[in-house]
Amino acid sequence: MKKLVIKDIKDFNLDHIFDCGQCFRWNKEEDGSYTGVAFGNVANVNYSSGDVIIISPFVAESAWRSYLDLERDYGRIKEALSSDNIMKEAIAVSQGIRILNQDKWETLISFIISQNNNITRIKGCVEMLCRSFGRSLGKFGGREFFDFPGVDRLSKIGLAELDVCRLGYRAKYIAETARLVERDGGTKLSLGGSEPIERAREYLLGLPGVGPKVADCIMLFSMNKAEAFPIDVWVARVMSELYGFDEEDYEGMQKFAAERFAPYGGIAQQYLFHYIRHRGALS
DNA sequence: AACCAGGCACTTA
DNA sequence: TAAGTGCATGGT
Repeated sequence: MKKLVIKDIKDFNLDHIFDCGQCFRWNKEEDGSYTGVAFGNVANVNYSSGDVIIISPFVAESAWRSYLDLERDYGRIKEALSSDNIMKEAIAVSQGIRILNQDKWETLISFIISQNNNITRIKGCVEMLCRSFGRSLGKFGGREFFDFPGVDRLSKIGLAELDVCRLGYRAKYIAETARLVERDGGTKLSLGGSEPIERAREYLLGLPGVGPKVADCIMLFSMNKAEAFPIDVWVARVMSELYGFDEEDYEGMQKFAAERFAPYGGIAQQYLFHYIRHRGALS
């Protein structure tokens, strides 16, 4: 097991990063650190007096810098967004959020599972997918970890086999989407990061189980599209409470976010999401 | 026992 | 194009 220390990192809070709904495979340890799996490697991440400490068999610094989005200057982004007083308050309780740069395929499938579902159950479903169909990554801290199953594997799995994951009606979306992605060898999906947002969205919306909200999540969390502004029931709620929108006026919120928060709508959205989900709680 | 969860697809008008 | 409705599952 190796150890990587990345020094002098500001705007970094473990709970805000791993517990703000962007990822489903990181879990908190008793010491406050988080253990999870990213790009096929199990790892434990901790943060102490400005140092990000990663314990993993894989400790390539550039890869972890990229995954944890350490190259982005969140101080500057927060400052830009703080011209809005309401946003300023949301940022105050969510200050250490960073948008992880996650795997596109894993993010696609995970957010298909997320629809009309709750975070606890989503995590359970994803875990079962990995445990049932992903390759073992061996033991880490006495527990066995599994990789997220690849396109090749999931595209060949039948609906009956998926039953163990308790995906409900989403199982058929996943089976069909897997087959569609497999058909072009994942080319279009991997292209998403370098394409303009409209083209990436257009492709994603063509996949079964992917609508506007899920597409925005995939683009924000895995395709480096910081302007994507996913609106779910929570964001609708917080936009209604803080900015006075009708809770069903998704179009109005979308437009407002594009103007007010550009070009960091997605990051603003994460501050709002975290704010509404954790208000009243200590953080 | 209804209602809800990081919505979407399908049907109707 | 818009508006309404069903949907698997598990928790409250």
